Amino acid sequence: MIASNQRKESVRVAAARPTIYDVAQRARVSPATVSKVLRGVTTVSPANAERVNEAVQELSYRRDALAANLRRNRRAIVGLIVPDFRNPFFGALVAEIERLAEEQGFRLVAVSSSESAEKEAAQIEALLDWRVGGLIVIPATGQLASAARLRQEAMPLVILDRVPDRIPFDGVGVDNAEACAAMVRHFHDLGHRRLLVAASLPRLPNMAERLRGVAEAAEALAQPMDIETLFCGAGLDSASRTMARRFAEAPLPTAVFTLYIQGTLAVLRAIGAHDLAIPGEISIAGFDDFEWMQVMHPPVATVIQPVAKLARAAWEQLHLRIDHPLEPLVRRRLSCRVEFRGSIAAPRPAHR
Amino acid sequence: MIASNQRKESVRVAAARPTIYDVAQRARVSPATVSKVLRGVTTVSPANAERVNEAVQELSYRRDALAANLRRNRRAIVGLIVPDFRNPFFGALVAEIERLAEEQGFRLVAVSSSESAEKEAAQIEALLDWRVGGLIVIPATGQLASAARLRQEAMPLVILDRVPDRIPFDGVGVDNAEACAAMVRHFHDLGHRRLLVAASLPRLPNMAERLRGVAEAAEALAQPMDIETLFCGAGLDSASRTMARRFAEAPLPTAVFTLYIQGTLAVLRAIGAHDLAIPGEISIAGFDDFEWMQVMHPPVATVIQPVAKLARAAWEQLHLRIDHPLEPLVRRRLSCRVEFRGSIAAPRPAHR
DNA sequence: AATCGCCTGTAAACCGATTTATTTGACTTC
DNA sequence: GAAGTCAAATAAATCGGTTTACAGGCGATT
Repeated sequence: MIASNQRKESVRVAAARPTIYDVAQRARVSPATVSKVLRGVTTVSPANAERVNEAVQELSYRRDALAANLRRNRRAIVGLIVPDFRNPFFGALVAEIERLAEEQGFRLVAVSSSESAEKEAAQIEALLDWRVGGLIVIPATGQLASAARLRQEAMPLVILDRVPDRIPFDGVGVDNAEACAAMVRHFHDLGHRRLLVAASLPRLPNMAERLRGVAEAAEALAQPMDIETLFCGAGLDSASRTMARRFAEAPLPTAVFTLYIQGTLAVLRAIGAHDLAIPGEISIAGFDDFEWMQVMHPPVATVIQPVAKLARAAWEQLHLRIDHPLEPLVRRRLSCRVEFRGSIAAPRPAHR
Repeated sequence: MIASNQRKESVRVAAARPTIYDVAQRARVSPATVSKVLRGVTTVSPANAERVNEAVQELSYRRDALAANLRRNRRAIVGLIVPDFRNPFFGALVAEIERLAEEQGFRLVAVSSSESAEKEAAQIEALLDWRVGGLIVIPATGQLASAARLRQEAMPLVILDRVPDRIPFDGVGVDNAEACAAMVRHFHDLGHRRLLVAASLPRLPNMAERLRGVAEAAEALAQPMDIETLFCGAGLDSASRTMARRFAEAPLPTAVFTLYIQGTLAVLRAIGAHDLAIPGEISIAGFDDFEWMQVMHPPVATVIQPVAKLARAAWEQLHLRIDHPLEPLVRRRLSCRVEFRGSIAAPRPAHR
């Protein structure tokens, strides 16, 4: 009946998984018909479809997800490259995108670049080897070194969070400039005139945007404000060192706005070391909302990125791009919520 | 020359990736020889190996990782199931295991169970569909519902972190009881006589062990100690509610030992709400080391799990199990470092 | 009744590698 | 010089599905 590819039942061990050939045999149809039923192709008689479904049940057959995609040159896998799994902001993105991808029958393979461009390139190569159907990348640097390679492979790709200005891929991020501007205006309106802004690295697009937002807001303020920008590096160690050095000098700012999590941790450490009162002697605000910020005493004001919406926007854009490779590029910017908490207050008159 | 499986060059588009057939043709050898060279099999003449490597270079050929594993029924993929990507403790485990697996030529597919046994079972089924070569699971509950299914598939599996007592799989975790006992003794020796211990759910094996460590230490103390155990649930919301309820009642403990991160956050929130001084009015200690704990003022004492060592132990055990399915089961317990920080002090005399 | 088109169903090719079984050829040995 | 040995090379089968191309059956149209 079934000539080629036929299994020799004699050598099958009990534990081996059934294949479509087993299902076909049991349902007394051809493997091609089984395949059709499994893929939901309608050109199958109801009677046959029924028998196939029964056989699937009885054998508790499950399709080999990889073999099923072998013949097309793109698999139902999407890759996600994050800079660091230990950052809960990225963790939340991973969790959310995984959920969404799964709903559409895609498997998410999340890998990390460890904030290194070389590792990122290697991960991209590895994912290309797995013939992923698409990629979501939070670039380690502003430039995405493998851009040319990815275009050559015509790989559907969405850049998330750190979206460079000119790059021929879809991008999803937040309105960094707007959020930071709002925070600066708030400091100004409370009477702060000396603000320290801590960024990680100027080459990260989102950092650049946040700094731009700070600068633009500063120019439009009613009263002039002295804004000092400090680049503290990506890691907590370097951020702590840089911040400690700054806090050893006078004059101290009346407020600090840290544009990334390690900066926020570093400034808290420095403030602790100098035994300054928050917000009495110094006000602080951070970026991204972590649970511990709300249990601090006082709670730390921050810019809250809409994580779930970011994840959804990135996934939907990728899904669209996979189905329609030739549509024009899309840039999406979601807006943040700026939450003013107890860590911000008017500066003491003495400090004015 | 090559009869079956031969590509028709005419229909090849430029962007398509080269296959071993392309490499074979260019190197003027058979695809089987190319395969041998790629896998490092030595029964190839140096001259041929050289030509194959050249051809690989010239075509910039990369092997299809999935197709390469198609013929064996286990792929060079290992799955990792974590309860929650947003917890940096799990995030660090993911990052570390990914790195180790990659070194050995395995791809890690990390997925989350969202702390739900049903989701966990579904994820396990999905990973089985991908014919993963092995699994590392941090179970959502104490029981690992799919245990029978996994044994039936003879799936190499290592249980990590939350290791049940009797389960027929390898297990890697920390010495929870010992670490907790040390912390309890420390509280005792400082003079604390009323300790609140906050756990998430009694059914989690690691929680049970931690509680057992607390109880055993308590019995062996020189002076009797009043130990109150509070189950606060897994999420931050439920933990906060339960903790707030407890703090509304007298008498308050002189010290709190929280056995999981959400508990620590919850107790910090409750202490903030009641405006208690740490460690003046109440001492606290937590479990797991997060960066923010050290920048708190005072820094939060905690039990530090050796994350990197845990990851390495789990990976090495899995790798071993993949190669030797029949070796006897292994249980590994790594010891924690108990770090006494500024959040612990002797209780005020009035509270004694 | 013959022709046409449509709908089902299936054999066989295919995806890109690995693996088995066989062939080839160089080199010994008698 | 024939037979035997061994290593290297390769044709073909294989993994588990999808897809193509075609065959057969049926009803509608002429």
